[in-house]
Amino acid sequence: MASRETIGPHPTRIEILKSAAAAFRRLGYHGATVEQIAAALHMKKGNLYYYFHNKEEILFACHQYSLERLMGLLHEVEQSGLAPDVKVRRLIVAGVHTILDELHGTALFLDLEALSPAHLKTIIAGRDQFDQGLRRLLEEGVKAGVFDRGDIKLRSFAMLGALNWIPRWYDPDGPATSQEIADRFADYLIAGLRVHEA
Amino acid sequence: MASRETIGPHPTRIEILKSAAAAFRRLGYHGATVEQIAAALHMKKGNLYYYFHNKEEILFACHQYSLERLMGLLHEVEQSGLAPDVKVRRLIVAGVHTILDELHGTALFLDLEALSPAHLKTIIAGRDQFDQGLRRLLEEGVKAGVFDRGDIKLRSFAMLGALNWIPRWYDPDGPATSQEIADRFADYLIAGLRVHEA
DNA sequence: ACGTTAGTTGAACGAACGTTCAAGTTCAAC
DNA sequence: GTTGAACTTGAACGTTCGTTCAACTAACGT
Repeated sequence: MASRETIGPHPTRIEILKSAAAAFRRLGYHGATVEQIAAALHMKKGNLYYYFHNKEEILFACHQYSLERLMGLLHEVEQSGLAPDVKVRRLIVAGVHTILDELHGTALFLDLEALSPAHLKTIIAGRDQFDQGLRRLLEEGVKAGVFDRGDIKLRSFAMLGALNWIPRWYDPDGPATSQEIADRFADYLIAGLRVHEA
Repeated sequence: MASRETIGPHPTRIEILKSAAAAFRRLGYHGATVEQIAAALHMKKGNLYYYFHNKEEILFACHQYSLERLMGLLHEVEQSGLAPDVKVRRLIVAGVHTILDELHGTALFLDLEALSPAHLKTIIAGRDQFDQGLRRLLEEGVKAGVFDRGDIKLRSFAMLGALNWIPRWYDPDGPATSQEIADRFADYLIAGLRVHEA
């Protein structure tokens, strides 16, 4: 007796999240309609309410999914025992791939302001955890002498901004593959961190 | 006989644009209502239609204003005759100040997808011009031997991403002033461009 | 064959919002 | 004081969209 409860997340739920994420990214939360999200899956809009209580819950689930994936990457890197600069490179490269290839650019772009206060609090907290994880890596690099001293917070914001902005210009059919973007971004963002000869 | 035509843009139009920009930034284009934009100015929503044909025209005007300001900075820098790395620093510092202090974080964040096809084309074209201006500065630096060879396009996207993301985390009452952000961002983003000893 | 459960549908609702407009107000010029 | 243009208002309209729900179908164990 394998019930839905024991067997894990409902496959249809995930399909809905994918469709919603794509719609939200293209049109924004308010710009995308429940009907569009459903139509992309050959469903009727009423049907989505069998799987979610309301539109906002769908948005929240999208946010959570993205955050979970990125936090997973962070923990992998943190426990890898690699050198600090290699850790940061791994995180950037894996992060770009996750955002572009798996989340299709929907990572952290979704409207926050449309979330309910409780959900917003949860997502902000998760985002802060990721930020602070990145900062720990940078501090590690500073202590190891490979990264320059300086405001870690602002540099981490700059790095996250560069990454989060990628979906705004990325074209899957364009000249740059996600692999190239990942590598060149890692090159550039890490080069700015390194100690430069006085 | 100073008519509205000869005296320049209507002051009320500008007030509306400011209010709209603030609302769009907080809530997104679809999330912000015409009534809210008007209420912030102690106006009734119907009144806005005396100054603009519709909501989309307001969004377009916001985009245009931001673009004009940033293009102005670009041209100033381009004609300054300074060294390439100093030019880039000037552009970053002035850009951060413009985005935070003058545009109040509304620069390039506004929804593009809500624009009409014709307006969208105009804004995209303007944005491309800015991108290409930045790339010209980078190429100049490469030719002068102060910037590292490498993919200029991707590095310019990384820089613009870092800058455009600032409004997402900036808190006017927070610890970092716009001056500090401008300086530290310039430090970091330019450090990653410089040639590093082989 | 029957019953149960899971999933789907179409129609309807109520609220919110962009837009219109005729009527109203203000005020400077004559 | 009258006129007329600039500007404002409140109410109304038409649409769209999120949400609900009772009825319907499909699949499957017994």
